[in-house]
Amino acid sequence: MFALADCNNFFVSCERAFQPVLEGRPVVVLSNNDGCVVARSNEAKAMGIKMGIPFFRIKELVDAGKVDVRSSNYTLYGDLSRRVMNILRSTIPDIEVYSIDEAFLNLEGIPSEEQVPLCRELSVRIKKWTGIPVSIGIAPSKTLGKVANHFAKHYPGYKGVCIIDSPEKREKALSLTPIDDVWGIGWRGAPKLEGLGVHSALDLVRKPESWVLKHMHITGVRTWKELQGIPCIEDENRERRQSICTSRSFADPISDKEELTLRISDFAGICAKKLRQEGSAAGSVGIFMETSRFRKDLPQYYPMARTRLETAVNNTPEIVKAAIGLLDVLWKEGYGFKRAGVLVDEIVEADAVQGSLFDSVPDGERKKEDKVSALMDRFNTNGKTLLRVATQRPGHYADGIRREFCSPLFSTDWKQLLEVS
DNA sequence: TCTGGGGTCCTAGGACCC
DNA sequence: TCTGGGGTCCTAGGACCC
Repeated sequence: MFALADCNNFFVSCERAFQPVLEGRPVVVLSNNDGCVVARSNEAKAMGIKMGIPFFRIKELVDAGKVDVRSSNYTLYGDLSRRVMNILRSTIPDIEVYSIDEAFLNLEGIPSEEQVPLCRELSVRIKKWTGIPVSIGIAPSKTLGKVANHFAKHYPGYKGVCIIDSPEKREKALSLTPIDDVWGIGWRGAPKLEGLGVHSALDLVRKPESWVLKHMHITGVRTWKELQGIPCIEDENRERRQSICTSRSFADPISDKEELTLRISDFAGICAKKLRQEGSAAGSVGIFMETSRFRKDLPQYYPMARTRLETAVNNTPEIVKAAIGLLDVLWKEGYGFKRAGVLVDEIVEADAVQGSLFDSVPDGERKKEDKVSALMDRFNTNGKTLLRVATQRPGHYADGIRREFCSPLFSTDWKQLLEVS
């Protein structure tokens, strides 16, 4: 059996953990640049505020004092996430951290009658120790775990934990689950299935496999099997990620090449740092840039490019250099870029890099770049860029991101905590 | 005026091989 | 005049997740 532990309205709950005044109020948390709504309290959901809507559309409600708002504070959320995961891990060692607010727990070996009491205890402890409310769904597959979690979250009678452990419960739950609520069926797939007469998860399960394969391909068949309690979605957690992407939207569009060079250099530097943090190196570097797709009146341009490195590296100078080289290729005058990013690919273990016979960088030179990067990591802490290559910006990584409603770093910065208290 | 960021997997089609 | 068939690998783009 799997248990899916999912924090309720996670970003909002993190804000509430340190600001009890937000309890019981409609609260939303915004994306970077205060762009759109990425988390809502139950009260905000009840008001009909939709996930992902642009902030300016609900600004009136905020100005009228009907909704409280916070800019996203990922340092705070990351720290609380780590604490929640540690509590889960201390009881169930085999966990797959699926996202910042969710983890699958492998309940293998735990007697069936103990599973619900154990998960209830976990949920109570997490709330008590961190302030974060957590719901847990237990089932024989991850997709059914999602279904069970939904019931745990929305029906108070379950006291935060719901289990699907019999064919009867499974059928009942599936009949009550609209097809667009099924994990793996997105906003494009759902209307298509509705058109084919599939309205609930149970409708889908009752179709023959050949029908599912024809209309939904291999991924649909997996979902179909999972809904029957046959697990076939693999653990995505592995030794190392396959790609790392750093991208941002800009508060104002950038139409100056020098300015975009600074930003691309920053993104490349962050990618390189992430690689070093996990002992990885990348064999390929890519960049992309985008004009504002909401401005139909302006010319659009969404180029991307990628280049292979002679050998996998993780030092900042070489990755920045590759990224800037690509910008030279893609750059065109006359566009205002609203977003850009750097992506590193073909990731391998740094200690096991296969050198290239025709490498144009002498080995000693690369050792120097690696040393420089190690120094940068020592100096550039807490998001500050004190030591940088010449094309990077000085200052703080969050500079130039709009965060009008940001809460303090309650759990990681004692000075800010003192100021508040 | 103002619309996020970071991942994974799958597929179709082209390049290339014999 | 007549011009195959079967593979693999790679890439870009789409769909999905949070």
